[in-house]
Amino acid sequence: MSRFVHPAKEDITLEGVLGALSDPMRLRIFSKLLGSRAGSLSCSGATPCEQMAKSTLSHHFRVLREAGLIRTTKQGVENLNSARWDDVNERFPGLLKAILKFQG
Amino acid sequence: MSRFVHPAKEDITLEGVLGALSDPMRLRIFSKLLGSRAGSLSCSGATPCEQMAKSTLSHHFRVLREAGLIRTTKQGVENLNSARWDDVNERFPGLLKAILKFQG
DNA sequence: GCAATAGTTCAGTATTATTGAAATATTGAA
DNA sequence: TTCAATATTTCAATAATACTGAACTATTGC
Repeated sequence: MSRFVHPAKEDITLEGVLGALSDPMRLRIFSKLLGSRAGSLSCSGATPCEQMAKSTLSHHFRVLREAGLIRTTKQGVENLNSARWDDVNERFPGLLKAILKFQG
Repeated sequence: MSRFVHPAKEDITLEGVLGALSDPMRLRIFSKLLGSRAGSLSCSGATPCEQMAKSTLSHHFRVLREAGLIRTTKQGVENLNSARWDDVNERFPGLLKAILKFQG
């Protein structure tokens, strides 16, 4: 089984967060996770666009995960992804709000 | 003479700004420009570290410029670079402040 | 066990970054 | 006005990173 890499809250870096969210697909994924009523979504459930290759989608989730922006757990046959809002916000107060304000 | 490319204020994109500032060298350059008493600095005057190749530095200034974060004009033998704080702030109010708050 | 489903990993190609070397532009002095 | 010095850009090559199809792994239900 593959184990997901999640940095500790204090290891989240500004450049990691900005780099992860500087890709419009990843920004949309993150925004979708935040907007989800359930609080978490499968990878395919959070796809920003249908025609993206599975491997590319998987790559984007990994970048978000390793930047500390999302947490992924395996739940049955799918992954559940949720935004680490509180962690990121405690590390960089106000940053996510300021960025997401402009995400359409 | 080389002409610098500066996007209009309304053409500045969120992904461009985040991508440009997701590089720690560029974030330091931008921060240095903002902190400069004169309001503008030459490329070498805003170098984030001495051992960087001139061509790399030039590349970073171009990324910042094309993202709309800085304005460059040729003044004599050197370039004068200044942060486009107002333009970026009008386009994305509060964004720069939220990011730079965490720049050491 | 087998097929279906959801993602990951791998390996090749494509894009982007970094750099040394050469080129360009400007200034000031001989 | 020619020449050297300075500041920066452009070019071309290499290094690193991103994207993708194909193959693989893990889980569930039949």
